Amino acid sequence: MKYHAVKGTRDFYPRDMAIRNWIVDAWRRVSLRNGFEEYDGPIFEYLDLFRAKSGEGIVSELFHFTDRGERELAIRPEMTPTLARMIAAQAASLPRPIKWFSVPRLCRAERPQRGRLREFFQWNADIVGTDDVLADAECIFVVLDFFREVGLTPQQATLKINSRSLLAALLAARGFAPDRHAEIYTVLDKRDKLPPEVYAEKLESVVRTPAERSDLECMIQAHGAGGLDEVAELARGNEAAEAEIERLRELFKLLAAMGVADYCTFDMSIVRGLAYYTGVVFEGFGQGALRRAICGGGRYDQLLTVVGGPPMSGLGFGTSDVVMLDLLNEFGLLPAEAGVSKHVDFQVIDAAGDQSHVVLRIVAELRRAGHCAEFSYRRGNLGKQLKQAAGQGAKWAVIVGDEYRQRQALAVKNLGTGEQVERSMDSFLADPVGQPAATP
RNA sequence: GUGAGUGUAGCUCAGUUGGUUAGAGCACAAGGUUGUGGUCCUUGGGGUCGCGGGUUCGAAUCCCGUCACUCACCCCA
Repeated sequence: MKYHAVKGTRDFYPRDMAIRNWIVDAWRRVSLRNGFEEYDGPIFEYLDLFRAKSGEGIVSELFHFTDRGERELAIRPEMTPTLARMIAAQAASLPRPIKWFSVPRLCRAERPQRGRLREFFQWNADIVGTDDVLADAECIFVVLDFFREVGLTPQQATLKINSRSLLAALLAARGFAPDRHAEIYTVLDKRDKLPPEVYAEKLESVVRTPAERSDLECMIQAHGAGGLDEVAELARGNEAAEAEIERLRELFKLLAAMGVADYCTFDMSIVRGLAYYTGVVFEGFGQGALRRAICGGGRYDQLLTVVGGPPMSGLGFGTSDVVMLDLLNEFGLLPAEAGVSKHVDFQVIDAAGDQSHVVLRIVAELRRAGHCAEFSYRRGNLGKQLKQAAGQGAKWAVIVGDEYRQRQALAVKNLGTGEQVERSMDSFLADPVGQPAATP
């Protein structure tokens, strides 16, 4: 072939499209029942919007171009800047809390690899305009509501939770100036994602003395059931840290009240790579062969000010279709029906070969009534047409043949059970799916 | 941008120490079958063996280059 799909992009043939819709529908269903409203924005934005949020370094990771009006634009690599821009523009008039979700198509100019492509779909849900811990709980619940919706158990997927505020308070008490925190976070985030030697090397480059490093390691390894108590020991007398620990305890109680505590653990090593997180941070992990992060999110305080809006606290999360489908496949949680791209209710068959006008009349009326009705361009040859009907999963076959010629009747066959009854044209069209009275 | 691996039909893959016209299964199509489906049988279409060059009497096979894909690194919003 001369042309093929560009590196890192996918063609969605009907089966693939059905699977994509299956997961997007689940995201949408879960979002809506959690009280979120859907929004969307343009697929490209000013390049500066992304520079403002992520810095100059982001540019090489973007697909960007200059339009004929010399505007520097970029295809969106994430949704959050657009969300911030949209909320900032109408911040004064939006009712709080702002609970919005979106399933944007995003593009990043990265080298593709397992779970990461150059074009993908991402589910984002954010709660903006409040710093209430109830919002933290609700946002995290949405993720776990989705896990349960698709059948992911706490043995298959978990959510690790931490707090940037807590980290900041503990770091400050150890003499790390606030302007050093960001680079320390970036390294800490890699603790469980890099080989130990590589991580150690990176840590040395930002934390000079061995004493500081072992202190940090001691702090960061707190996790699990007793993790918060361990940290509370370390934080004794540190007011800011103690307050945040209390907030986390409350968060875990709320998650327990919502019945999703089984999925959640406290873990001080979760810090997220992203610079703008300021409060609670969390990351989901698959517990199978691919033990990678499958979703992540957190609270941010300065996001809107970056785009010129008023200060507003919020939190949100994101996850991609690529990594989520990998995970669901791994656990066999993608049902066969997910890939079904055509749902035929009635296959109307011209058994005689000269009844096209009758077949099309029936087909048109069924379609008008909202049913999916199909017919074959092949006329006559009942066997082949039934085969075709079965091949595309039709529920019923409606046969126009001898009984129609003799007494205007149709043979209606249930392709699931093989049962076949004769019905008059009028009774069938009046109630196609209903069980008919006994044949006259 | 760096490194490794893999490229044969739409898909999954065979293909002997280099040897004659490159195969199978699945999928697709036609027929067996002019009123009863998923099975079965027969047949068919579909390939510049990723591309270019080299070695050789002869290359899918060996060598070099190149491109694509996959995986890992970098990065991660």
